[in-house]
Amino acid sequence: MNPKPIRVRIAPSPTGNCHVGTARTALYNYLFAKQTGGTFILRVDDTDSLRNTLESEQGVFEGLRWIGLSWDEGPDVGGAYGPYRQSERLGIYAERAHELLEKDLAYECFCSPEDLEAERKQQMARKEDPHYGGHCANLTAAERETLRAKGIKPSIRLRVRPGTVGFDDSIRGRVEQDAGIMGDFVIIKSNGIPVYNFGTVIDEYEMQISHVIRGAEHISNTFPQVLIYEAFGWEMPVFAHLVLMLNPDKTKISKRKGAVYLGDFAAMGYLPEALLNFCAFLGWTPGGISEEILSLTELQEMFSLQRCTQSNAVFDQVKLDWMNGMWIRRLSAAELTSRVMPFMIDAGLINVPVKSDEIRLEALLELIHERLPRLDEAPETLAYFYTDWPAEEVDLDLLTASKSNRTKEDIYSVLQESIKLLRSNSFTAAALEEQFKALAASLEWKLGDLLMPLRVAVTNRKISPPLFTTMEVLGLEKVSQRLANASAALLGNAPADRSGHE
RNA sequence: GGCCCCAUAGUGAAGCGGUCUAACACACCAGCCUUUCACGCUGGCGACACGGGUUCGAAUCCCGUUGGGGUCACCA
Repeated sequence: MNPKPIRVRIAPSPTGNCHVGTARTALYNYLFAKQTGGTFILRVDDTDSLRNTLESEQGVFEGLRWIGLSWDEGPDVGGAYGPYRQSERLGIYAERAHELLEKDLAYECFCSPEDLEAERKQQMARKEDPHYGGHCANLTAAERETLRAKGIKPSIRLRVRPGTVGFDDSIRGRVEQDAGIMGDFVIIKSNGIPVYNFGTVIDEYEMQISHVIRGAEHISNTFPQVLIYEAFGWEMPVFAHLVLMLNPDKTKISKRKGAVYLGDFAAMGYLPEALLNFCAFLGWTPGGISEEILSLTELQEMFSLQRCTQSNAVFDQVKLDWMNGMWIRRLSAAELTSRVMPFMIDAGLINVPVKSDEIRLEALLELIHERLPRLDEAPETLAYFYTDWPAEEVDLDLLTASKSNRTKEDIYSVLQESIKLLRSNSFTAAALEEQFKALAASLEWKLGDLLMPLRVAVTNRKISPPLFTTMEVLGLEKVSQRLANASAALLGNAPADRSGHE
């Protein structure tokens, strides 16, 4: 027999932003679908924000696209099982609820919020589990009419059967609970809008979803959902509940404790490829030893629900940084340049980029390509190529902090010596290296001792890309100016020259 | 608190009753490489939550305890 076609879905609320948790869940659904030749569906769960759905869903869509996921059916691309926004399916839910009403598997409830609240309080006071006691469970048609005539809009509740509710989770195995503790729950609110659990079940059924792959926070929602499937006599989809992503303090990942929206990660200079790769490993593992840097297509081949893990996973940004660096190194020079450009513009280092800006940036990035963990660090790291600084800002401590205890005078004279050297030959990294090595030898200094003050003079920091290539990219004039600037700074209250900057 | 889920080093995890004096990756430490940093390489640190069972044998199975998490609405 041929199994049902694989159809999976992601059902985000239109919050305006795409949450990493949503992205991770979407990823797993996507991988599962692609791997099995199935269909990946995007459905918008917008029953509580009927107003601004359209704009708010865009943020979610953009996030998913940014990270590289696309869907086969959805509100924007259409499909045979639409509409794909719950707000456009209200009629379907109402119809289904009426089926239940007719079969007496559900009933109308006229209790007011106040009544319910009072009942709940009493139960709590008696230390009972709060749940609906069934006040309206057996109203006659006449009684309902009277209530309705008073203008009271009823909600609709499902008659919950006694016994055990359960399902087989393909990640966790059998999960069960006593149905009695929930009470007859609402499926349609008095305003006619379905409650989440009801809308979800109807949609899974109508859209013929075969596997419901979602976060573990939905485990407890599954019990009432199972009851709804049963009431209709529908076959249930396969459930798979993914482990939660946690803050470092082990609480459920949250905005206050770190980045959670895809836009935040983008702004921090994370590559979508890296974030995707990282998320794939939070809750799933290929097993055994293997490469951890994997692309979407590679993940597609390896993924399996069976290898999803069962315990919640802390989102470790340090490892994300490492992975991001790995992905940055895989970028071509041109690709890196175009991804870094927005950060340069943001930082004000480049205005409206013209071709020459791109060429120069690409040359600069070549120097730091291997040492860049995040794109957003590029402007800071490259700043000294773009901006000069006055003598007062030269970091004298750095300049004179040699391991071999050179004096200020030593440093000064070496700087002077170096300035002379610069003009003597061709200004290439190779030539410079040769000259400075010779200088160090003649001075009987270790090369490192010579290069550190030069590095500080040229970049005003103690860490930089290899000095000679840095000098070459900077050019003779700039380098000379900066050495002069540093010399001036060394002379103490030295005046001022305007040689070091424009 | 009730219900549900989970429990291997700081973090992600391999392990599916013997091959475990327990992989691998990130982090951390040391060394090598090296003009600084980074990369790379080598080595190190560091874990089966606890207690009972079952078994010839348990990280692996069962029970309890403890701990962590999720969820308890006419929110989604």
